[in-house]
Amino acid sequence: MSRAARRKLELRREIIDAAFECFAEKGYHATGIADIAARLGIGHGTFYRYFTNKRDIVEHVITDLIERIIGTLAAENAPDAVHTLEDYRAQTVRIGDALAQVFGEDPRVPRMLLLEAPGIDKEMGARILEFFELATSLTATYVAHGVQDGYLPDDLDVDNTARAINGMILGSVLAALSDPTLDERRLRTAIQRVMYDGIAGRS
Amino acid sequence: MSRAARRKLELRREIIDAAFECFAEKGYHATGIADIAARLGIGHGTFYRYFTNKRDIVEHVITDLIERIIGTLAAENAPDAVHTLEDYRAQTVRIGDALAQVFGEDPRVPRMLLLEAPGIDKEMGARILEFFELATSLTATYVAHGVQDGYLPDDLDVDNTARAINGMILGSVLAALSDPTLDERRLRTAIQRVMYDGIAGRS
Amino acid sequence: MSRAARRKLELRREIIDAAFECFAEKGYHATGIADIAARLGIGHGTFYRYFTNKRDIVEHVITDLIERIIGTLAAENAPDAVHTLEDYRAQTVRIGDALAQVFGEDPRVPRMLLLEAPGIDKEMGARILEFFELATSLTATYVAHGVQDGYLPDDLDVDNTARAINGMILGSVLAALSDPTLDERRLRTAIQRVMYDGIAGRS
Amino acid sequence: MSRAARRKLELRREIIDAAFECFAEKGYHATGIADIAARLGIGHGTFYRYFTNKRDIVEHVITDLIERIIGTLAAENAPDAVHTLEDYRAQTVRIGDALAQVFGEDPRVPRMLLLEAPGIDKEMGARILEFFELATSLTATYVAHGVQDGYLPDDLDVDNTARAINGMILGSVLAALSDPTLDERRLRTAIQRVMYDGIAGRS
DNA sequence: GATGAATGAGGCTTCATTCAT
DNA sequence: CATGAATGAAGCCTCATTCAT
Repeated sequence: MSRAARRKLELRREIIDAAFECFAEKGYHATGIADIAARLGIGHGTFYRYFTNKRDIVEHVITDLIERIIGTLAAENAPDAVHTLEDYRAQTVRIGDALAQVFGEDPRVPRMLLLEAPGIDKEMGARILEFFELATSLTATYVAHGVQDGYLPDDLDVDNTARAINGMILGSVLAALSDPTLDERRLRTAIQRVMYDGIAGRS
Repeated sequence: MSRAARRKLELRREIIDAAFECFAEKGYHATGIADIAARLGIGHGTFYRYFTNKRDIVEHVITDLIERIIGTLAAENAPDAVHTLEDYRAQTVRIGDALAQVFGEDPRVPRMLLLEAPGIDKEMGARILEFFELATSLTATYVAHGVQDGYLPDDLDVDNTARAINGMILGSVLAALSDPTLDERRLRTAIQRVMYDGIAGRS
Repeated sequence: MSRAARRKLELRREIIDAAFECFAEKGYHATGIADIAARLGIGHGTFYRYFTNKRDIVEHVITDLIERIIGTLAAENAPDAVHTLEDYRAQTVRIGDALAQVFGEDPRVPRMLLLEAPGIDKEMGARILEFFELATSLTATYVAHGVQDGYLPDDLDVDNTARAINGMILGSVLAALSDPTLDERRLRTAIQRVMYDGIAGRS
Repeated sequence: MSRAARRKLELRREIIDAAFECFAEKGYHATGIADIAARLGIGHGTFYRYFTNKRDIVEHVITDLIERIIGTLAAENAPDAVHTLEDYRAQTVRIGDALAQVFGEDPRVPRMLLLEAPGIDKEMGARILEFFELATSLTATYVAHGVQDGYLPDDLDVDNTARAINGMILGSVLAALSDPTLDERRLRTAIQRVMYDGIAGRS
């Protein structure tokens, strides 16, 4: 790959990042192409050499975020890597840590994904919902494996249980967004207790 | 109250409703004051006799929705009305039914509240997060009462458990939004099973 | 005249006065019909029962002001009442006093006439210029009489001298508007000295 | 300076000129940004690349006019260049000629400055009054110098005499505006006669 | 006769996008 | 290739005026 081509890719990357920052900080509609270009010190005409549209760039921003999150989840874990409830629980903790990493490190990530993106337009709203569904089906894979492997009850409603679990995760992300001083570790612990013992059971 | 004053209040109500419909269907930014006025067959100047702003009307739309939801929850239930786990569980079902009613009856309600509103601007985003917090603290009241009354374990992390529960509710609302054909009853059942038995229990 | 008819005339008068106050204080374009009505505590629909137009009312306001000024000048003086330079000079002082009265008593009068009115539209600008011309021709009558009676030199350029005199009056009104603390008496004295001795002559 | 930068300055200049023409011909309030742009054959969006506001452009138009006038006056004359009444009188004539040049060449200049500008808003009204004061203090400098040099009487009320003189100038400008066919030379002669002999002198 | 609710023309301003340099 | 000047569609909002009550 030529030097020029590499530079081009690099700038493309920088534009996506700058756009993400602008959108997350000022909101999609309040951000102008000029703002994004200004943040990089490039002319705003240049922007259009890399992206066709304002809509185009936000698409890439979101795609990027989603891929990064899915990647994080897929990286360290696999549904079929565990075979006992004990191991599963440990895996749950690891996944929770990974998610906390992604969402907690930079609050602009959940802000963009959960607050800004859904309202951009119908299509983007649908994409975010699809992302939730994807996450749910990912979770469902784990649950289904547990049922199949026998360490989870076989009358468990796999999909809906996955929805419940993902809801708790979503809730924790939003709670952290509401209150940045929140003790996330305790929240994660509480979620896991609900997951494994229900609210009424002994810890 | 004079006839004119009544008519005025009525039109005000109609504008709020029309605005809600427009915002939920086309999105806040894609909706013009003219769209709202056209839906009612009134001049767009008339709109400004009732609301000062586009921002003003969406504020009222959201306030209205939130009040309706809070009202629904407050209407039928009370944290201190139950004294056994069995009763609590029944109460949970009732609250779940009420919520399903509010959110399920008209999908534009959750769409507006969860997808459109947060991205309108920073302030509105904050309002929605506050609404989540309010819902959480409402749930926490129930959980706390259970702990105090002894039918829930006294080492339960009340606030965070409430966050987990509310997350599951939020997740179910979003799931219903994603897939309108979803069997919500089964989802609610699954959530309650997680709540009371955890994912691993009651095999 | 019936009681109702009298009341009607009275309200008409009040509307003109209120309009004058609004226009002079906020400016013609910044004043709404609603402002005028509000100042009187009447409905703004009522306004249109007395005047056909926003333009109509300002026409009346200006006409009123001009008539008042012309009236003041005409009241106490007459060109042919004096026959010596000494008497003429005294008459000049009286006229100056009368003008100072009209313009000085309420600064909104010159503000309306000199600052607001000319910019309302072409026609009103023309009216104000005509008013200046009228004032000039009035002054010219005095000067002409002085020439005819022999107490002013017969090679005096009557019209242009009248223009010069009126210019000084106009200047003094504007000076007073600029600086309300200005000692107008001294200014009037200075003007009369220029009038009678020129700037180089002995006082 | 690059070619583009020069073109930019040029267009800026053209916009100011076009705005001046529009404001002077149709009036400030009756002129839309679209009118100004149309006169130049540019898009109205372009206007906003050069000026932030309708208010902004009129500010520049007025500043321009005032600076041009002040410049003209300052260019050819100096208070301390003369030392006899005779010379002073000649200087007066020169200044009068210069003013006649500025105001007489294009009647839109006095129309804009005296009729349109004062009514734009309070602030602009104040600016015009300040301009009169500035002109007065300029005149006062000349008069004061005459007193100091001894060719004008030392009991002359310098400031107020300057006001009187400026009033005559203002009056002559307005007279020329009223009646374009007016013989300005005769008017100027009449003003100078008043200035140096008073109305009664030199019979 | 008085009222004020309704109206919509009209004007300002923004900003995504294009394109000549 | 990068730039930023130019553009005009689009949308918000005001307010003079009308007219039914």
